[in-house]
Amino acid sequence: MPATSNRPIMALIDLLSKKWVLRILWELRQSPCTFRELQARCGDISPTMINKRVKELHEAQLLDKSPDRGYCLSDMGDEFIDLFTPIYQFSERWVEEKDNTRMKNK
Amino acid sequence: MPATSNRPIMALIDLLSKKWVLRILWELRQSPCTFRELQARCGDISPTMINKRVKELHEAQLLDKSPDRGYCLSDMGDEFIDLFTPIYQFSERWVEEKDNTRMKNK
DNA sequence: CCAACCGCTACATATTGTGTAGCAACAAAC
DNA sequence: GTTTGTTGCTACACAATATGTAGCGGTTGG
Repeated sequence: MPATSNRPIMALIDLLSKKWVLRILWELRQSPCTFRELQARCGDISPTMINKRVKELHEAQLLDKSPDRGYCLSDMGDEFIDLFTPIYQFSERWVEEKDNTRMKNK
Repeated sequence: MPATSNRPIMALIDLLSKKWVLRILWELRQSPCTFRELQARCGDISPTMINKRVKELHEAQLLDKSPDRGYCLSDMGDEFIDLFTPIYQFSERWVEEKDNTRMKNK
C-alpha cells in the first residue's frame, strides 16, 4: 500500500471522482430542494443515482436531509463548495483559452 | 436543454468527474514523469486508462507531453491544481470531523 | 374519492473501467 | 551486434458502474 492511499486528499478525490457527486454539491450550493427537484437540477438523472449519491454524501457529512427544507448542504458541504468559487472563475478563463487555441489551429 | 449545460463550470465538472482525472492532475502537481511512472503514482492503474485520460487532459489543455521531461501539467494545469491547496487543507479537517462524529455515534 | 405530488426501489440495458498480455522502438551492456 | 531492459502504448475479454423506465406506497389538497 503506497503512502498516498490513506491520505485525506485521496479519500476526497475518490469521492469527487464519482459521477454526479460534484454536480449535486454544486446544484445545492444556493438553495435546498426536494428529491425530485434535485433530480431535475442535475438534468433529470435517474432516481437510482440521485439516491445512491445522496446516501454517500450524507455519510460523508457533506449533505443533510432536513424534514422541512428537504435536501441541503451540511456546514461542511457549504464550506467545501465555497472553495469552488475560484474554480468557477478558472473554468471561464479555461474554456475561453481552449476555444482560442482551437481557432489558431484551424 | 437547461441553461446550465453549456456553462464552463459544467464542462469542468464533467471532466473532473471522470475517474482518475483528478488523481492524475494531483500526481503531476510537483514533478513531471514518464508514462509508466505516472501509472505507478496512480497505484498501478491500467495503461489503457492512463492513456485515455492523458489524451483527454491534453485536449483540455491541462497536460502536456514534453519530449525531454515526459508528462507534465500545462500552465493552465498548474494554475488549476494550485486552486486545490485550500481543498487539500479542507480534506484534513474533513476526515477528522467525520471520524469524530463516527465515534460519538457509537 | 381522485389527482398530483412526494421519496424511493427494481430491474434490464448500456456505458465505463479493469487486468493481462504483449508489441515495436530505443538505450546501454556485453 | 545481439541480448537485456527500459520506454509508450494497444488489444481484448471481463467486471463494475451508470442509465432509463416503470411503478410502488405515502401525503396533501380539491
